[in-house]
Amino acid sequence: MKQARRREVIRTGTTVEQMVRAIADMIVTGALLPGEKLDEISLASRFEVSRTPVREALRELGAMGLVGREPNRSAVVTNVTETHLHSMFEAMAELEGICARLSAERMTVDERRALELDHRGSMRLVHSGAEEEYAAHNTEFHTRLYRGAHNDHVFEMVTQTRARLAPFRRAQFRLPGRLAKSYEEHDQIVMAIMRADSVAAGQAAYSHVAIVSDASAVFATAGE
Amino acid sequence: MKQARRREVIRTGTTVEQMVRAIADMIVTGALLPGEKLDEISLASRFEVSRTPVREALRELGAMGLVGREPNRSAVVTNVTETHLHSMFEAMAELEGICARLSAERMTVDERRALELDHRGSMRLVHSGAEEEYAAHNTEFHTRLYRGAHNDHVFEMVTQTRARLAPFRRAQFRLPGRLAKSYEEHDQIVMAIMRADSVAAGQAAYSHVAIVSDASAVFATAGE
DNA sequence: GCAATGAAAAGTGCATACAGATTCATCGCA
DNA sequence: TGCGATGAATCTGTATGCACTTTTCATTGC
Repeated sequence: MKQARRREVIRTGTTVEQMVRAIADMIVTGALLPGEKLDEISLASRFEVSRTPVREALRELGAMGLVGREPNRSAVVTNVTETHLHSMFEAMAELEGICARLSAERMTVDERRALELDHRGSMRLVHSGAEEEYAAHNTEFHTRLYRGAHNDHVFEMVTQTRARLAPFRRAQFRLPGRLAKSYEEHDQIVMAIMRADSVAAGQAAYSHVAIVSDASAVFATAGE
Repeated sequence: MKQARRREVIRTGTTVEQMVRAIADMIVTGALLPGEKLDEISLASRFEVSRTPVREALRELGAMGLVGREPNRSAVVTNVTETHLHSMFEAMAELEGICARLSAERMTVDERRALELDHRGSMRLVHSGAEEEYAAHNTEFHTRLYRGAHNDHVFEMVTQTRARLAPFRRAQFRLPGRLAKSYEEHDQIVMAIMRADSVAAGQAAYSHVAIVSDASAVFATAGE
């Protein structure tokens, strides 16, 4: 089987998963425009597969909200306008705020310790300017917050939202000085959580995301 | 002449949609137990369809979080335990709080007026004890709050969460005196929104859902 | 010239078929 | 007896085919 250029993402094994990612990327990057029809036959030939996996991918994209579906109609690209993007970042900030607030109230002693340790350890990455590594740490850090809220459904929502925003945030740590800023903001959150100050933790997390949102908006528009 | 037929609500037409609902119901009602394997062939024969629509339904259920999926593995029913259910109600309360808070800040004059009018009108239903009608009004009322937040992504999340909780809330208005209580709570929310008091609106909405959660928990456990 | 009509083209929904992966029981061997 | 290998049974992943629905476009009637 030939998979020449289809490997660009990650080897997720199943064809459908690859297509979901590929099409999702095309939508968020603007390669597919809002309102555009996605007929199964064209997609099938474009990806060199049959219609069956295409249909499953479209159904998943529909569940993700990236395409609209109606019976006996072609799937159409959902309008991921600037305002919608903004609404996702705002929602993300709210969710992060909730997670941080609940984390401040509910994290176990072990979770708090692990969070602080991980956070302190990241200072080294800031100093050495290791963007890639810091990005990985950043993901880990936020995941700890999501877990610390001890609420499965909130975890789901925030994880999914983050996934949908991922394409828009890729380059954020390339901005000069963003690493150090990020560390400082994390510091605010960690300290609030350590002293179980839920209000402060929530607010710190909220503005942390709001700042990232602004930073990413630069790239989103610049990328066009 | 553009006022053609509208069959969106009841007639879901497509087999897959029906199966998604049916299986989702079986999961939340406990007819399918957490961890249970859902092999496509059995489901296909059970619903008297081929495997193709079954697969699409499973994929959608996977996206909804009701079943877990891994490549070359049977789908398994996600653990919708009591604690998970609680987490969904808690998340719902947070989301409603956000919506009410943002509504207090952002609703247009028209939206505020419509909300208040609709709310006042529901008093009649409380007095006559029309449970069914009040339930319909209740849905409308909350939808107004979700819309009033003017945030598409929050709207999506709260709508989806409400949909997933729907099976657990069906009988809530049968509880004696719940109608009047609900009206009172709505009143708190509406008044706060009318005077643009975002904090009060958020808190009122949060506790409103928390109360519904308690009321529904009675039925959830009683139904077993 | 324009709207109504209807038939062909195009597309979706579902069924069936087949290839590859996984599971499980059986057998051989130490 | 215990343990690992092996092959069949079972199931998932994908391709293909057919029926039905929607859309398009040309034709006809006014």
